[in-house]
Amino acid sequence: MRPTGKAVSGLRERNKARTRIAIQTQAVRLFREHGYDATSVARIAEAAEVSESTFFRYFPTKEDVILWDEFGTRGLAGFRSQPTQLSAIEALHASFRDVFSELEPDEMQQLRDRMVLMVKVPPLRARIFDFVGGPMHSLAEVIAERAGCQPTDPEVRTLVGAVVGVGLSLMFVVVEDPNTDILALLDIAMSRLSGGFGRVAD
Amino acid sequence: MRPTGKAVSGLRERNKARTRIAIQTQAVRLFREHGYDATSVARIAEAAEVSESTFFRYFPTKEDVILWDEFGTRGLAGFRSQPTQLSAIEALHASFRDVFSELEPDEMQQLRDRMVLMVKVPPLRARIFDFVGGPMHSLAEVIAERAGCQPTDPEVRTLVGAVVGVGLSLMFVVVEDPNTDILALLDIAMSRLSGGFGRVAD
Amino acid sequence: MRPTGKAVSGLRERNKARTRIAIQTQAVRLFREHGYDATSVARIAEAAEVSESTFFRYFPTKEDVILWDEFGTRGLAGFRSQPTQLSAIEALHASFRDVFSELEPDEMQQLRDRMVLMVKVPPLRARIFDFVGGPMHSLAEVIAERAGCQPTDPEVRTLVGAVVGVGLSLMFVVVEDPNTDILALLDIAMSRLSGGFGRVAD
Amino acid sequence: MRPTGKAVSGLRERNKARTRIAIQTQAVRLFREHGYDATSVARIAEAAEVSESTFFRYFPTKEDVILWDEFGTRGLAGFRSQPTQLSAIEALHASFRDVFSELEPDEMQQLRDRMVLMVKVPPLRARIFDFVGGPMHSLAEVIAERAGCQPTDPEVRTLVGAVVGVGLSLMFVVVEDPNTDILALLDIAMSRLSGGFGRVAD
DNA sequence: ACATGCGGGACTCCCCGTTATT
DNA sequence: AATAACGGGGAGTCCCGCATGT
Repeated sequence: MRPTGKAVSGLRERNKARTRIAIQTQAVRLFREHGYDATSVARIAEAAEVSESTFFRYFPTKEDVILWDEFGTRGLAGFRSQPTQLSAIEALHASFRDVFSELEPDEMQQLRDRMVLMVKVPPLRARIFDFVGGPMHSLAEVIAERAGCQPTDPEVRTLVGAVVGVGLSLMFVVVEDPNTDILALLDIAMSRLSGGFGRVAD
Repeated sequence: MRPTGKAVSGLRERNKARTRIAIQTQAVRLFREHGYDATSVARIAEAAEVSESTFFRYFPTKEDVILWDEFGTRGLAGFRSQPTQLSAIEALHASFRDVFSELEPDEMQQLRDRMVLMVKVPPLRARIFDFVGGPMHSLAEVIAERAGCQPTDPEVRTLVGAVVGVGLSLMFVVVEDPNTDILALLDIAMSRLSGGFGRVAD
Repeated sequence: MRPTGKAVSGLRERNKARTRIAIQTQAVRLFREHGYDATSVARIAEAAEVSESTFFRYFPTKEDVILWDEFGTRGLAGFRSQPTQLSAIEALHASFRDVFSELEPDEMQQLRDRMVLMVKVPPLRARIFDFVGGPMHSLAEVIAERAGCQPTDPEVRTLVGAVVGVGLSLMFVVVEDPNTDILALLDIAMSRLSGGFGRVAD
Repeated sequence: MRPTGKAVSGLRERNKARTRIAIQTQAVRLFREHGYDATSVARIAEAAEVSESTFFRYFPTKEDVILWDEFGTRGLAGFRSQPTQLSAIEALHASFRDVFSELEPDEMQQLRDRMVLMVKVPPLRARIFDFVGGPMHSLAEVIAERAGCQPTDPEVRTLVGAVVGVGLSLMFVVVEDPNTDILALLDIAMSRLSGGFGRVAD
């Protein structure tokens, strides 16, 4: 019955995606305005014009509505289609640049808001690690595949760690300065990772 | 009037340090043998031959006994005394190499055990972030000081993020292979950070 | 839906009563043998074969294990069912006589031991007043109800005060002579309260 | 050197008494206005125009400044000089009536304020018992002396207990209604103790 | 099935005796 | 020698998971 594994297209899937985004958008707005604890799931569901049970069908917990996004998935997907003459880090840079540069200003703002919440709200911060693990594995696999080596190769591990680490530092920067230009920071970070930090503070 | 900042010498301080280490050592051993949840603080205190209240005087929570260490502090201290002709990343590499290379085999094993616990025990994993924030700031400050720029400089932030990131990836590696040679991995990771990942998977 | 107020019957309630009495009995014994301060709650719980937390569920503080009893409650309950031709003081006398006369020798001894502790142990003595206030109000209410007047009526207040006062004096007597016949003293005291002290020392 | 045991007269003694009363008066006023805990001993000493150390020479602790009075002593002294044809309770009534009836309105008010404090302030309430014990013994002795029996005689004990008890109930009444006529209540209470409570609520 | 009770473990606070340190 | 820090230990609170009674 189902044409392809997950049917990225199709009315049903696009509706689902829109609902999901609507819930997240309302959640971020309410959290920003009233605070995380002071905002109940019921209130979010109401604002997103869905029932509370629908909320939980999309997000298993209140925390997930902030933790979840598809940038990782999208970035990884783009990564595979990057020209093979690029180094892994360059390909990564290009694909994430694609993902973030096509975001509308309000989407970019929402990303920033989510980052702030993730760092500042304890129950969210507590789960960051659970959310980092998965992507790190996927990233290692996809890089290893490109490089023709094992995902357990120390080189790959290190690269993945460094990439995720700059991601985290990016979050901290955003928390301190909510107007941060994420794209600019991405460029700086990636080129440093590519060229090395040898020149910094020598 | 105290002569130097915290009077590292003196019987008192050395006793405290010994007690702290004794508690952590016993905790790690008991957690490894019986599991984290199955080991009560009372049991740890008993094994370390201190009272339960002493345990809590040294470690505010049961979690802290695993999360706490002084490698960060030691590494940072060593960093300041590295020759100035080294780049920041090289100085960092050298100082952490110093810290880890002088560890006894059992100390190294304890570090590995702690890493495994930190990643595998949910309440511990949930708090890794709380412990990462502080060091990231310190690291940024000390690097900025050396480089003569601001700790908020994007270059510094990126470097700090990358370093912490490879630290995290190191933890994941150790979890998968408890016999990992931490020192060797450190060397690989740091030289990659220094020279750049441009060559990887190109 | 509970049939009667608190379901005095039922295995659960009886078990609770038994546990409570067991804890108090062991506490009194240990306090008598080793002293109040020298006996830890842990030791009492152990002797009563309950956990320390169960001790605190039954008695909010270590002090309460001695201060608490249900003689007041029982006496008041009996009071209501005394024949109406008796005067308040006679009815009181009869109901407390009932309560104390049906005590086993060991229960009577335990009461004496508790009295001694209450008077001799400073932290216990300090709280006698907290325990006197409640019963004084209940007593006033129940007497006023019988007499058809207000609990705040000076006559009622005076009577209540006098009754409680002889109770206290009884405690002091017991402290000086641990073999005191409480029942005999009760008879003397109540008949004096009833007939007046006019004849004494005239 | 000293003419009589304690020299009730003499300038020095009268000065001491005046200072003591001055301190207590100021303490009561300040406690009423700002509360017990919020009033420091230093503040009281200042108001009474004495040094803090002088305060503690007169009252060992902050609590004693409220607990102490000389009504008991005075009442007992008067008791001895009552005509022998009065019964013990009548003599007691007469002597305490003498003591209280000669109080100035402000002294009476101060007594009421002290009673309220004794009942309402926990550390004070905790010590009421310590202050009741002494007077109970003195009272028993003086009554026994008059009646020609032992202070340990149950009759005497009961009488003493009842008297002290009505005293306590008087305190509770005052707490509830600060305008209570203490003298009137004393009359009611003592005549009931004398004639018996047989008539109450029959 | 459902509620309630209980064990037990984490954690805090406080006091007191001991022990370094100035 | 006085002072301050440290450790032991006990009281007390809270919470969770299991077991027991209703």
